[in-house]
Amino acid sequence: MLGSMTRWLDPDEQRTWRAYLAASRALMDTLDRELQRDAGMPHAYYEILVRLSEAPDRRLRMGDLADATGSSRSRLSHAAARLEASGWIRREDCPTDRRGQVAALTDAGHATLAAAAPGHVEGVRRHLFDALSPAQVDQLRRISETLSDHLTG
Amino acid sequence: MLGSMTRWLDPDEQRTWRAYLAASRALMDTLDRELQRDAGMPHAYYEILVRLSEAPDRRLRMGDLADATGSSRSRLSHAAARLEASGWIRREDCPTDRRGQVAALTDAGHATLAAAAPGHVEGVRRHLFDALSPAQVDQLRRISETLSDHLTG
DNA sequence: CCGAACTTGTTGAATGCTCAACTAAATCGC
DNA sequence: GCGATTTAGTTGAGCATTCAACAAGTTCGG
Repeated sequence: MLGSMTRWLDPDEQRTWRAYLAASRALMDTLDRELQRDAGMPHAYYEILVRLSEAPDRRLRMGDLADATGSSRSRLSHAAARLEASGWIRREDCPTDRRGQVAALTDAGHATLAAAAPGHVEGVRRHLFDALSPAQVDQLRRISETLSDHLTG
Repeated sequence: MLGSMTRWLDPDEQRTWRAYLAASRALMDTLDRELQRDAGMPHAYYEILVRLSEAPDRRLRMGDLADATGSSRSRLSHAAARLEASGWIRREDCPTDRRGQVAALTDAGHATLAAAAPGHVEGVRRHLFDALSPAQVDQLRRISETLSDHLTG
């Protein structure tokens, strides 16, 4: 970067970036607070339970679960310890790889998720989809998919 | 909500929501990591310094600073304690309200910000604006502004 | 085979955030 | 004016996340 001029954001970009920051922060803070209040867990933990509930036999390798939730392994490991202490998941040894662990959603975890889901979906609808036109929803999907590909791919 | 049927997300909405979650998480994680590595501070702290640097006399009331950064007062208070310990801001008594505190950017804070800014802007450009078409940038701005208004207004 | 390199998952320390409780000062209502 | 309410900001406890270091198992090169 030495010797290269910084290409600052022009006013439109500045405005876009700040609007994006404000909106995404407000959205996630709101959903997080609602979920914490209604289900006693942060959004990140809710997502872990969702991914497990959709997996075959409600089980996933820790690494796959980390990838699915966009989490670091360390973060998932700490989260799993807490979810296990709550009785919502169980960790089992992987039969095919002796280093591996498999996270399994318990019945209690499934029940907790089932109880939390309607309220959370309602929140996502109210705070996100209800505010946007169908065209904007489509735009947001394309933008998000582009960004994801760009960042991870 | 009792007795009301949950309006689940349809497949398009589901896809949009998950893409949005993945993208915004990846984007903020990336920028946060870059800023932590290059400037030794999380993105939230960077934003605090930016807002102070733009304020008249590089000073803002704590409450105004909290509003500007979309932060809770508690969060800002903790952050300010840390930024003050780093020597990047100073807290002064407010002359017009004896309950009040004014956060002031120090010269060291301004220098740190000036050193961090080019790299961070470069990151925002690379990870966000370079990936999107001008039309998509415009769409993202409108979507974000709509969501902000909807959530806070 | 066997050692080097890599992968899987966990741990502990340090940091940041949330929530509730609190102090102190300003303002409102009468 | 004066008590009740509201507002400004801080604090501490508890929880979540990051990073670096680690143990144990697997795979790869020869």
